[in-house]
Amino acid sequence: MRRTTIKDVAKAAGVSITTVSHALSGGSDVKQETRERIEKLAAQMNYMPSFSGRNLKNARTGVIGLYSRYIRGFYGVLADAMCDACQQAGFELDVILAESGDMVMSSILSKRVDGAIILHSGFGDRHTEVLRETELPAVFLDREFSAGRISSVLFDSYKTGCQAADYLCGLGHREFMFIKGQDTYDGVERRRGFYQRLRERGIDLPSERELEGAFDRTTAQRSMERFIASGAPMPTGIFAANDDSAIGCILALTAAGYRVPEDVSILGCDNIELGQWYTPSLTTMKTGISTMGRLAAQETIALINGEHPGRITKTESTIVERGSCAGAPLSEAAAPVG
Amino acid sequence: MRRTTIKDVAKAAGVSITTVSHALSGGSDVKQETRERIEKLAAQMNYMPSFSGRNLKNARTGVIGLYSRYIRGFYGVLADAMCDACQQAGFELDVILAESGDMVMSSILSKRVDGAIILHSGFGDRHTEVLRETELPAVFLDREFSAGRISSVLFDSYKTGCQAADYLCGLGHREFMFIKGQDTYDGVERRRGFYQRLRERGIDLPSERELEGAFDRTTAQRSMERFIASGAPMPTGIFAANDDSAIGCILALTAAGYRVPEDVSILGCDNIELGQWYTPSLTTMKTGISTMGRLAAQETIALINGEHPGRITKTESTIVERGSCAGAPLSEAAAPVG
DNA sequence: CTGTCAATCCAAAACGTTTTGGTTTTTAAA
DNA sequence: TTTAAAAACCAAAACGTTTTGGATTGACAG
Repeated sequence: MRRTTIKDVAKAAGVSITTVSHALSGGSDVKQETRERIEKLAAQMNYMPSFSGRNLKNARTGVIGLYSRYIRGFYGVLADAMCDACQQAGFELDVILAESGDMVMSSILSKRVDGAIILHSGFGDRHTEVLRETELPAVFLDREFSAGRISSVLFDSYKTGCQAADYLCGLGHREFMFIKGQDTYDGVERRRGFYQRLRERGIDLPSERELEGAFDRTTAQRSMERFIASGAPMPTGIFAANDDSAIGCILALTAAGYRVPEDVSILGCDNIELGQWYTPSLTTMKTGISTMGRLAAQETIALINGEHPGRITKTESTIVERGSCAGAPLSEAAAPVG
Repeated sequence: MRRTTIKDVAKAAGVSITTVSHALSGGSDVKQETRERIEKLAAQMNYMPSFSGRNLKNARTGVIGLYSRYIRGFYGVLADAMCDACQQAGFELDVILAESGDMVMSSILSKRVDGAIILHSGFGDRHTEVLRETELPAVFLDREFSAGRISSVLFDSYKTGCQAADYLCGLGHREFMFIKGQDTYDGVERRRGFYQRLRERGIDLPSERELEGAFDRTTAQRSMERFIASGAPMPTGIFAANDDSAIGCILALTAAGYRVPEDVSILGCDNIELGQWYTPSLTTMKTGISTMGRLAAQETIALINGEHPGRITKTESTIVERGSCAGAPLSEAAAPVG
């Protein structure tokens, strides 16, 4: 269980540990012949400098930490993109799965990482304040915040909401509905953009035309079922805060005899893989997760290198036109077939 | 940028660093009053023991490393399941994304983790040998290997292949096809089980009835298109080494006028989410990724605690019956409609 | 022969902990 | 009041590195 240390290599090579250190880290104070002997020996003995020993001296770990609660789905795509950018710059990406904001904070305070990328709902203002005091380079992906060494990289979800409104209006729709997500940055901003742009176009969205979706298929489905049961007139253009809830809507609507997109158009958001295989295929907004991952990693590295103070970066989304949206039907409100 | 150390806390509390260490780690040699004062001070100063400093002394990091090349999709689900099991036992899970087997080896040799879970195609026999010498507790997820402190946790893919053969035979099929995956453990074993069980039932699968699928939708689709173009008679029961290639097959078949499952039954493997939303919905084998993740984490912890020597564990899969398989048609070989 | 310089090597300090083996202080018993 | 035991505290060593500031050569010029 005891692993090879620099001392073992030094003894085997008959030199001091200083010389071994120099030889292996490319220092200049060592004879070519000696260097080769040490290199060969180190390889033979499977020597690798201890992470802790080295970092204790260096105060630099060479690792960037991605702090999250989960890693499946969305997060995985993000992490893969970050990883590429990190390796390009000679950093290693560690995905650190933490249950609570406190665990994230502890990990950061224990000086394990050179920089942190944070998307963890448990990380609150209290933690942010401490983070700022540590002056550790950090990037948020789920809130709009910047300070000395802290940046944010975000989707421009306000604009996404605007684009959604423009797209549906462009198809001729005048009666709308919004399927609300959760109160995250993206959820709030998508909603704000959608409402704002509609208002600019002189359209007002009454509160009964906003359904709870919770970013979740089942929740959206249940909400839509209730709306249908209420007998209220059905709008023709629906914007759902994410693809999952859009699919929930479609399930409820088709079950009630509505045709998508002939009677009702539904626009999702996120461009999940499922959307292109679903029937009808889902018209949606593509948010560029990989781009965001790459930008976040690059921003972290820039902060570590002290290239600029903290700032806020936003990436835009584009429409993916598929089969769930069509021109508005001639009659004002949609009605189920049969 | 300089962070609080135990020395700072000691000075602020007017005691020695020894006392601070004892107070914060629950040692007994400290007065209640002093302990409370130190605890309050440490919290105020955002003190957290340095990871490197602590581990240098302890030779114990409290982290389990999951080494992989990617983290999206399959890997993410696995990691989430592992994380739960790790936290239950007081370990932290770090997903370490490495491009090469050498990087994995370096990370392990640098003594950063107490145990390693490895699923990295770049990790070869050469690395395995070194790993064995280090005596670091490790678990493989992608090969059948066990030794002193090394275990494997795997799907029982041989049995999965057998089950696939049994299921299709049970539906009355006699003419089969296999869509080959890659030459990974699972790819090879699924194939071996399928062929073996067919042979036991007196059925021989000629080589032209094995198509390249490469675990990939497009590859499978192209292979199937070529097979159709060849004019060879179409078998009625197809087992694809994974769901992606099963979907590729369905695309090619329906495009050529075959009906699934009326003319041809297709059985996938993995139970990806898409399968239940696809049309036709995909009959498949559910492999229990989460279970495997949990088992792998628990096995790693057991090895760390020295509870038993390395061993091999396999988890079984179950059939998920949906819409892509049906009883064999009456005629011997399937033919396209129109 | 002496002095200088470059090349090669090394001892020791420092990084932040934990732990060992004390020492000092307090308490309780005699 | 003295003594023994218990409680509270601390100095120093150790963990594995890197780095600083010499020390030791040998060659070469003066």
